[in-house]
Amino acid sequence: MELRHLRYFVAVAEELHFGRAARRLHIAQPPLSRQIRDLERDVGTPLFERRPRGVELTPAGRAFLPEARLTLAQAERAQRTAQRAAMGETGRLRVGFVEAAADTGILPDVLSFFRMHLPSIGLSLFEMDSLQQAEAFRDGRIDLGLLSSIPPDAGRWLQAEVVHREPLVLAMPPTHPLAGRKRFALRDLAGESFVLIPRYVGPALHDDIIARCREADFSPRVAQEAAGWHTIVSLVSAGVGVAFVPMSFAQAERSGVAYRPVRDLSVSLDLAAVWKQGEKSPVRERFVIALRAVAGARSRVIGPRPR
Amino acid sequence: MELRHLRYFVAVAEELHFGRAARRLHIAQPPLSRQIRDLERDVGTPLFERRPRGVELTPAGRAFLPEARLTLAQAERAQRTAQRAAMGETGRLRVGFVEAAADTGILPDVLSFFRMHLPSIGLSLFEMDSLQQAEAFRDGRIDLGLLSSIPPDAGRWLQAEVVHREPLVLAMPPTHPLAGRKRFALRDLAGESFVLIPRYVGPALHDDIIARCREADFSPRVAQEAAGWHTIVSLVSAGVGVAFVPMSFAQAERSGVAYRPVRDLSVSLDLAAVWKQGEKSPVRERFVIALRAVAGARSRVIGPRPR
DNA sequence: CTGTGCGATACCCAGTGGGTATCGACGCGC
DNA sequence: GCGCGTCGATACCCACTGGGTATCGCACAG
Repeated sequence: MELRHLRYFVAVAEELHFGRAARRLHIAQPPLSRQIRDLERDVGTPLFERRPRGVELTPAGRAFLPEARLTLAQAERAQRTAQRAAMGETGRLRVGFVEAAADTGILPDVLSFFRMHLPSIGLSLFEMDSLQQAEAFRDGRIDLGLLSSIPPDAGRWLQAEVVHREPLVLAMPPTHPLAGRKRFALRDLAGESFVLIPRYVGPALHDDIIARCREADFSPRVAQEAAGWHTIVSLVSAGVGVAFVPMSFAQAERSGVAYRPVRDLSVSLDLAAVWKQGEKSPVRERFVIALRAVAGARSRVIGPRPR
Repeated sequence: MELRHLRYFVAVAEELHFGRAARRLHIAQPPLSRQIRDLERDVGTPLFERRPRGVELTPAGRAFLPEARLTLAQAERAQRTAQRAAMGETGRLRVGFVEAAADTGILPDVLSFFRMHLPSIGLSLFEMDSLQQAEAFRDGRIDLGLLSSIPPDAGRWLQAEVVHREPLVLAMPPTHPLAGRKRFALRDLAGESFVLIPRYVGPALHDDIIARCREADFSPRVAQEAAGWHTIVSLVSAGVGVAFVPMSFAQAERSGVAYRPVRDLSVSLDLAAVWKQGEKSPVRERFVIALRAVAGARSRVIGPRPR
């Protein structure tokens, strides 16, 4: 049995007339008769009673008709579903993300965009750090990662795109002497105590900061390590030390903390979308497009992107 | 798109390997490749990603797989449904019946038989007299009729089978002189008042009774007409007159009424199953078979069938 | 660098879907 | 009542296509 048989059967059942049905199907009447005969042989029972002025359905045919219609509808539905999936209008995307992706507001914005415009896409979110994401990719547990520093060993089989880049600024208590100056250079911070993120959380960022300080001829004294930008800002406001934080935090007018740019601190916090090299996924592509749009809009609000 | 494509697709999607899938389908690998290519062209998007060590599903393919399986299952379901309908194991039967069919207990027995053994057959019941049934047949509103006298004009395009035949006996008050006698002949009733069914309810039966009486050289005096055997028996017990009633009523030991056979009253109440000439219907056939069985069993309880 | 495994391509053949001509049967109308 | 029209079935033909065999191209493994 093939869908052709069902299409023909439905046409004849609706017209109750081989000739008219054949005309509707754009075939001649004899082949139609034969196809119906083949179908009846295949089903194992007559579906029509041939009468002089046309045909009528047998009980078996009457029972078969709605089921045949359902089958045809289901076949079409299958086709449409595949097409929609190919267009990225349906499906599921498993996203791994680091804390910063949520903190900068980019991830929430993309999520609300998807809920709004592509509700039939399921999103599964997993907060995990860069290394966990690399592992999850290897095991096929996530389809897309949002992270700040790409594990270098994964560079070969993962593809990355920086969607957002945010300069770091200095956060300090408002009472700090430097808070009075509009701008200053990195070397002016030589004597400060720092609150720093631990190296394992973002090795690239951590190393970058240390390297810049060394270039300015000092080694930063780390008063406290802390994971998570909110924690770091809290420690700064408590007077534990100064810290480099993403510029977007300067927007969040938090009392008890002053933010100032540092002239020669050419370090920025990247947010990159990462996925497995060579895997096509329309849903993932739509997600990345949305990411770019949202991140671009946010950058414009915060200020011009460096470079 | 044809079911063949879906069958092939599912095989490849399950094996993730054209060669193995082809072996499972008992075809060679190249034709399989081509069918899948055709399917992909038809759906409008690739369903597999060809990799050096086999294939994997694209997002579209992943979405397509369950839908394809559903389609195949639905096609099989359609086929089975038609087969079951052909065997008379499913479907719907619209039955018209006269009061007597229910009164003799035959209809209730058949109904409980169907509820028990063929629960997936839907039965629609319509109480209607013989003429209404003939009309309902003409309009295609019922598939089977149970009646006592076939409208003669319908004999051409309706087919009938008498499933039950019950002799008439005389019902009278126990105080009636004839109640003392074991048997008597029709002519002994020449002076009686009769309770009779109206001619329009059962013309054949009515005419038969009148004709027999005339053969016995008298014309029955009709004290009262009444439709429905129960009503008639009530009137008899109230002393309105005597009446001919089906023998099965003699079983229902109703106080206040005596029943006696009449030697030369060769009139019996038929119960016939009637259906449209030349229409095959397995459900209807099963119903008639059940009718025969039930009616036969009841006849044996009541007594031997005449002739 | 060569062998191996896998899907794609090229090409062939037979079976079948679809076409035309015609038949046979049943109703209908003059 | 008898031809004629209508409708499905049958007979026969052709071309397309589903399936077969041989072979290629490619990527990885040893």
